[in-house]
Amino acid sequence: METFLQTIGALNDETRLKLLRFIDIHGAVCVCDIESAFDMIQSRISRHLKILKEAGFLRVERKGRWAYYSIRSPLDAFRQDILKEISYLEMELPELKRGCSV
Amino acid sequence: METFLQTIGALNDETRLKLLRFIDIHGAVCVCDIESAFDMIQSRISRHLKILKEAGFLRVERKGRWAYYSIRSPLDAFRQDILKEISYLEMELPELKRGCSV
DNA sequence: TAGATGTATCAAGATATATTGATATATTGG
DNA sequence: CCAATATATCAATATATCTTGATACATCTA
Repeated sequence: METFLQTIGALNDETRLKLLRFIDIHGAVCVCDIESAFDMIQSRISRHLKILKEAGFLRVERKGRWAYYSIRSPLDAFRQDILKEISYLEMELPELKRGCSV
Repeated sequence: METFLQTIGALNDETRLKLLRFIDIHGAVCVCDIESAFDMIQSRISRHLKILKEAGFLRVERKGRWAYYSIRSPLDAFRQDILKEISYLEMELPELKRGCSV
């Protein structure tokens, strides 16, 4: 019950749906990539990514100073269904621009 | 997007998950049945049922002074998946007691 | 090692959602 | 018609969540 509510709660936000779809499309991206693509401050992005990670949708891999987020794999059937459902949604997504200054 | 968020938002509440599962198990129940089974005031129940109905999970059929709520049929694949997922959850549900005074 | 960069976390205020109690509406039976 | 019953809605309050700006932490590089 608690886990389910956490999963659902993570989806209950337009920003997070866009982030999830963005990462689903582009694969591993770091926070500053998202920061460049979306017009959002970094703390906000970090927070949403954390929520999606703790809800089981994302994994994070640290490489040096970067944190690369991608869709967790393997993903259980229910979360896969959800990702598919999200892929059907009409949403405006920004282009990916690699935003890190290095 | 809006519809999806409405669907997800309807699920983002423990009370509504219990109501949904309760109705899934027992079929058509009226508000006072729920009022008797769950220990909740009527306005609260009405509100939650409305949210579940507007999110596409429930239908309501009026018979005289009663409003019978049941799982909407037909139900699209995604909402069916969700109901199935909810059926796996551990939750404490009250017994059904027909609570209308007539 | 110091400064710069990338990310995470926290506190405060803003916004959204839930709960309650009161009241409105509709239907039935006397 | 009137009173009782069933349900819906509303306003006020309580609670939870989101956003922002500040700051902490870690890593790299000069």
